[in-house]
Amino acid sequence: MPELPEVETVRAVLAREVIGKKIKLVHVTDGRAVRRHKTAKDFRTLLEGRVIKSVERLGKNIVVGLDNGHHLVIHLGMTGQVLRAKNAKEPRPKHTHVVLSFTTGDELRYVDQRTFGELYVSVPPTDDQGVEISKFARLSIGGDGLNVRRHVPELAHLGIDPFEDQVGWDRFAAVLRSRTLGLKTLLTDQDIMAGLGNIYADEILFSAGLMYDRVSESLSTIEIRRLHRTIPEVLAEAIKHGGTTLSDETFVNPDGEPGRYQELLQVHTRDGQPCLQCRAPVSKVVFHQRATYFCAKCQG
DNA sequence: CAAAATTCCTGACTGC
DNA sequence: TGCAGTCAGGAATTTT
Repeated sequence: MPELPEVETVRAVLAREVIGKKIKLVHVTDGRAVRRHKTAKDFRTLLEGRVIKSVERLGKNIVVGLDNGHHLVIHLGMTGQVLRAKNAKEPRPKHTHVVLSFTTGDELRYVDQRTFGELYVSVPPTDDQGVEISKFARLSIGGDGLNVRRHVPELAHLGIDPFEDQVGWDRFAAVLRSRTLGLKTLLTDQDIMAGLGNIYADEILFSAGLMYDRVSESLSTIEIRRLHRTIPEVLAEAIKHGGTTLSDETFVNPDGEPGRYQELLQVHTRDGQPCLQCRAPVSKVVFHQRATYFCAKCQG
């Protein structure tokens, strides 16, 4: 379930640990993790010998900038982990699908129990002179000057990233009013908002005092401004606490450390327990095939 | 065209 | 103890 705060937690560790390192060898032990490439060898060839120049994030994607202008994109799916290893002798965990070995002797392992996640190398499109063609998608929604969106066409479809895009409440209001979706469906649609998933949609809607099935176009200006303000507030708090590790313990950062935000969750996974604001029991329903937690009193 | 449903996957858990 | 059935959900794909 890694969402924006968990992905950002991983990104921050990687930015600290792998920038400047040169990829010596790539091992693909499960081709499904690199399924966008025709063969695993294509993926390996694009990475071996490259030096890592940057580690960015857009929505739930980790975007690793390489010294030739290409980008390694990592999406963790449901159960993906990026784990550091001091050397090749450290035993590889079960479900290790990809290993990047650096010339410094250490490794990054991509581990993913359910294989919903993936890695791929994005090659910027060029015109017939070999000049890179910039792609500006969704200028009407996204911010401007966003490097990743411009250079990685595979990610150009993503909607507003709450931290990467500078979108004011009025522009946010225009997005909400252009749709007739339930709020939770809208918040978790990556083409509209990039980075939110089931946990933080529930938490944000609770903090904003809004019901999950409110139709987006029905919100008042006050409600829209409250929601707009709440999104980065909740996410920033979760990032500060290293993300959320639920009882399945699948989320850990590259150093193997779990998050701490699960102790601060207001409604998610708390069904039957008293609401921390009004003491009424927290409710759970299935909404669009997804478990949804809420306080009927505080969000009514 | 938008919105809803289906599909992929593995391990934990439930009930018999 | 085993085993079939159910659940978890991000996002691409298919159906309505």
